[in-house]
Amino acid sequence: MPESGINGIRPTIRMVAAEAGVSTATVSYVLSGRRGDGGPGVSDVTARKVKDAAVRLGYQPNQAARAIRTGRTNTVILSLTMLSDPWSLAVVEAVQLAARPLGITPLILGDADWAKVLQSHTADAVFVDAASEKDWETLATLAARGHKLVVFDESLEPVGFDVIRSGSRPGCDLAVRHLLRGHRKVACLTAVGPGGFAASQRYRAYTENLEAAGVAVNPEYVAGFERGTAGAYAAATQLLSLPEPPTAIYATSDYAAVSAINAAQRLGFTVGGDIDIIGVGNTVEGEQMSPSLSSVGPVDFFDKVARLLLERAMGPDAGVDRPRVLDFPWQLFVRESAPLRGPGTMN
Amino acid sequence: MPESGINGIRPTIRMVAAEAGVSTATVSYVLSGRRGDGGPGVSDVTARKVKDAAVRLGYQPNQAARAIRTGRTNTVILSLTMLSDPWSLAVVEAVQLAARPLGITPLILGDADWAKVLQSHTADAVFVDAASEKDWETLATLAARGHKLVVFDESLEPVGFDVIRSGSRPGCDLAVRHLLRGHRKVACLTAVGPGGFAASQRYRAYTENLEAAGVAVNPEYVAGFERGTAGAYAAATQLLSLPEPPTAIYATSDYAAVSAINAAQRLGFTVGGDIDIIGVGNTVEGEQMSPSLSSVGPVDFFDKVARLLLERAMGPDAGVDRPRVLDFPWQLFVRESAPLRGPGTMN
DNA sequence: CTGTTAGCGCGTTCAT
DNA sequence: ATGAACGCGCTAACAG
Repeated sequence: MPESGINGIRPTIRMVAAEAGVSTATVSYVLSGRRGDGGPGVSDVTARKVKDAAVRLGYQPNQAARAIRTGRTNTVILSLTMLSDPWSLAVVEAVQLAARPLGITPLILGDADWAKVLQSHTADAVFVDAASEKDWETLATLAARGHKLVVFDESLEPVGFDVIRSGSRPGCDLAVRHLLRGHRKVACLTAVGPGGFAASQRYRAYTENLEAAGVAVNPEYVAGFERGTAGAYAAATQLLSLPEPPTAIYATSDYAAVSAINAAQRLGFTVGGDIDIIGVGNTVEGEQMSPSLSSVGPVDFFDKVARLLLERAMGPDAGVDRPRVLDFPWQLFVRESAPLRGPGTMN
Repeated sequence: MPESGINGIRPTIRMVAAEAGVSTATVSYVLSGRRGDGGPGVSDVTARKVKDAAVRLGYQPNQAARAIRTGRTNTVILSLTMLSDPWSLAVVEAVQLAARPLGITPLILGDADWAKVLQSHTADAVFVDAASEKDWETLATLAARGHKLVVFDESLEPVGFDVIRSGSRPGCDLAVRHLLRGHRKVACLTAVGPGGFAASQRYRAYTENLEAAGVAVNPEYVAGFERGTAGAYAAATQLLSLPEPPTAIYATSDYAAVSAINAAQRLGFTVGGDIDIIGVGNTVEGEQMSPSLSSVGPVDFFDKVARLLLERAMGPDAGVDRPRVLDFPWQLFVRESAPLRGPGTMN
């Protein structure tokens, strides 16, 4: 007999049945609120007895046992690689808000090993950010196994799982062109992953729009950084300390832009005056800071993500029949850090 | 038959047994690596057959079913109220690092409803931050039910669960006294909870040490704020915009201190020169920023927390027999934002 | 209409 | 190396 401690301590449905003087079936029907619907009716008197007994013993159904029968865990998993990113926190918040009234608990998986965890652990639906091409097969396999996945990726093709695309590329175009209206000395501040940043769509929006506008890309104005906020701050400082500093900075994420604003202010620049800074993602943090951050981002993104995830979680247990692709139109949010400028205002 | 989809799709131990031509018991022994130890011996040939079959079918044991028998989920839960706080992220990181080699998955609970979730969901151990007096009974009940809890709280008494105390008070004393060596115009920047901040030990370290040093507490120098980083930034800005601004700021958390540094720099102050700023918590973020943040904090905190949590998770299933109290000595970390000063340097 | 019996669905584990 | 029981909660089918 394993864990006699728990056994001796945690009340089971059988104990409740004994305490109430009824069968376990009756207890199950009463406590899962399913009497009348499909199952047999239970008199109010009996229901009372059962509920009282349950309270007296402090009974709570064992979710693991329930899951084995029903296939539901009342749980969704959020696999988030950059927990510190405001973007991740926004996802968490939106999902929590939507999940609570449904009795569903969002659990966050902090590292990126969703592939391993999902092999054995089970949730009613799973949100995966930062998937990439190479994960395609893994995702397809998991989906075929009955996992309901909602994957955030710009280019993945859905196969038994849903894909959410932020459509960031046109949005980034908006951001760069916004700066190009009034500037020619436009710098780019971007995070470098393991594979460099040349391939990133967010970076290419920079080079391609500059070229399209007849502005040569100055290598000195391209600042890649690693290691989060600190790195972004350092890279921005370096940009602004150039003999001929840029008059505008296109940051490929809001958090990089925030760091750039801090760096600029520290160096005595007036953001939105001497220097314009724009971000990507349109996070609340950027919106609330001072000066408020101009940015581009999808509209109503997080709520819709949460809605889709929970719809899947509550939906039929059979695999996702018609996988969906959610594509978000991006919009330019002009705020203080990079106001609207006429052509030739600065250069 | 519920969820025929999953049933039809996800291979079970019985399918593996059939495929390998052995019994489910044998499969179980082989795949859980328990042959020889307690379980019966299984020949290498059979073991091979089983493993091959498992791979062929892509079998993965169902954790829910396993949990129902063994009482273990190979999971720990981290209940963290302030997900955006660097402190929380440090906890996550330390636990992830320690858990991975043990085959344990840390799951993060983002909102504060651990009480509800733990009623039904089960984990091998649970870390709870931001508990308070009023949670004492809930915690004790959960512990009595067999939950293994590690609770972070300054004053809670352990009853069947472990308590981690950061012993922040003496640390805060160090911080305030550090500033008082060279300053008399010392301000306090602190978050206000629902119950105000007067009761907070971190705040009282401010008032009491000022009084002890014969410095009157100037109400104008006490800045409470709400709503995270943005609020801290605003409150710090207000402090520094006073007709007679303070020459030093004691922030009751590192993230407030970071905001204060940003605000000060924006206003043209030289941090560590015109104005000294010290934080509480000694986070990596503060250490890595520029100027580096002076702070006070416990030594080796996160690793030890992770160690205790996982020790409990791996430990016997019977409730925690001898609950432990982990008390961390705090230390002063003098860095650039508030260097060591002799008496009377500034006032 | 009310309640129970019996058996399901897992992986684990003890006798055989 | 195995059959069968076990732990849990759920639920179809049956009995009163």
